[in-house]
Amino acid sequence: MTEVIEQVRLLPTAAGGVNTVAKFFRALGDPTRLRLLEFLLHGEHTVTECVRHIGLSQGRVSTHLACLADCGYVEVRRTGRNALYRVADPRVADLVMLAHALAADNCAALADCERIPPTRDNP
Amino acid sequence: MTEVIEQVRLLPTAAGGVNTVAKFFRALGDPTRLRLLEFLLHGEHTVTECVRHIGLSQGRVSTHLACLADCGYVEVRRTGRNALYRVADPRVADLVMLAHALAADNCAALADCERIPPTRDNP
DNA sequence: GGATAACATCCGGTTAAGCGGATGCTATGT
DNA sequence: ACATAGCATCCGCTTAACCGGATGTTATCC
Repeated sequence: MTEVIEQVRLLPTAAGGVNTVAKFFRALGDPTRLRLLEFLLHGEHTVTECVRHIGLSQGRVSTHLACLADCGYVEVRRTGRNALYRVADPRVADLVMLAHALAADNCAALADCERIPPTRDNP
Repeated sequence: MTEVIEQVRLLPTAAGGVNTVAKFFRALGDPTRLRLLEFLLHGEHTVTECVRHIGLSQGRVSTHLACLADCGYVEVRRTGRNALYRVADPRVADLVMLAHALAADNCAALADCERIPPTRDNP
């Protein structure tokens, strides 16, 4: 606990690292990618299986998986003409679970916070 | 560990919850908001202090703080004409630290994954 | 009570990020 | 060798999301 506080003191002076971590978070900020990642938390899957599960175009799903791989959430294993994706680090599950817990506790009624873009038709 | 795996089995059937959690992640996917949150991890601050630290317009910073509050990351405490923001839950620090650790280990050289939008000028 | 300070919200404009569908590439199977 | 299956990348388009600057709103100070 106090250990975390101590680590926090080392955070923001990194400066440039903030953009990296923001990109890291943003990768999970898209519902499609988050669904993909949670699907892969159950086990290894091919792109085609992911396409069936998600229901979007194959090209999109492939790009999303590549993005998750670039960010280090998942890793690929080529076998013949198949690409098998799986979660790369057990801590990814912790991250997702922690977010679920926090979102459940805090957002609750605020499930749809339309804050940032008050796009003119939102009173 | 196996406990996490067990919890993961309860995740995706929630369906609608995915959009909520994605929004939750997306809130930290913006560098400005992430910098704000990390600034507040050090302690309570007024909007004006945040503006000075971030260097953007007051209106923007105020909106970003409201967004973080809506998502449950921070909470407000009004005192006179000041609005004092602080982190709402100690687990927020855990989430941020965990993301930093994962981003540091995995992304490394891939600090800038320009995957999703290959916006025509990126070879 | 008028002036100022501190926040919050609104408006218009710009860039980023999502999508489908077309195209290319490599590895099986006949 | 040809056909096909499985992925990856590219193109144009549409909407969401960020920004600054202007405009309320409320509370302190003189």
